[in-house]
Amino acid sequence: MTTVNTNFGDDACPHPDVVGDAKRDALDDMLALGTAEIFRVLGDSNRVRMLHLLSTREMCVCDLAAATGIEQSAVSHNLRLLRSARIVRFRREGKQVFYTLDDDHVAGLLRQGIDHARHSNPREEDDA
Amino acid sequence: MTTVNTNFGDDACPHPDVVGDAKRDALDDMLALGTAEIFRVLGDSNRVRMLHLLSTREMCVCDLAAATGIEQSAVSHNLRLLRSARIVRFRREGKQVFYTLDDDHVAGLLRQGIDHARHSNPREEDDA
DNA sequence: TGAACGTATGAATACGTTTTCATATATACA
DNA sequence: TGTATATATGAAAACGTATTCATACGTTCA
Repeated sequence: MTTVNTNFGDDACPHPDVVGDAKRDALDDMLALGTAEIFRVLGDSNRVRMLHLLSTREMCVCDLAAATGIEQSAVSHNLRLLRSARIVRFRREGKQVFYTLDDDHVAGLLRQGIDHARHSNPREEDDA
Repeated sequence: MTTVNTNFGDDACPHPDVVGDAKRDALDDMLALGTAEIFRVLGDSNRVRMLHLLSTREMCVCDLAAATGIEQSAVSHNLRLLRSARIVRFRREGKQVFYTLDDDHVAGLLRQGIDHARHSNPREEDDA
């Protein structure tokens, strides 16, 4: 039989060299997961709005809710996520808890993301 | 009666000045959505791995699948998402379609995201 | 034209996330 | 201690996303 497989070993696809190089350069799995994780945290418009505010001022939970129009409960849930990703700091003062964005790296990412959105074509996904 | 509401108008929360400032500085809704959108696209480890490879070389779909171990169909679906977000370019050559990361802004974001993941505490979220 | 290959896509399933509601916890103060 | 206020949280509901399977489409070549 020997069907017309003139070339490469088991690689069905025609570029074993590219595949080889790529495998060598590939991101470590844990690193890819960690990278996706930080982006996933930033990938929600409510969190973007909250973090944008928290990047330039300290705010308590109810101020955040009032300023953004997001329900207090949702704000709290989102802050918990941000806390567990270690990108906000918080301190209690009496009944209130004040939060700030506490990761310069993330602040930079956020700025760049906003900048990207600002300068990118508003028709972002209607030609799927 | 007049319950103990010694202070501010309708703002239940104690910092109307902060809330006012924050409202003024708040991100426009469309901008927040667009920002979250780009992060959401980057917030998946398979797409991170694909984009990392595509940021330094051109690859066809089946090479991508072979190099990453992601199913061809899943690769294709993800590429469609990346295409609709306009962050990859593609060209057909015969039966094959070659893709590249085609947005320096996004390449920068990706690099920063990877960098963040690399230098950040591996225990990212077990103290929720 | 038909077979083979590479890629794309609809639909179903499985899974994860966000929001809301109700309520718990923490603090302050009378 | 009891009440009011600020925040947190579990659980359900609502919603979105990823993966897989089957198959369609587009291209090449015999």
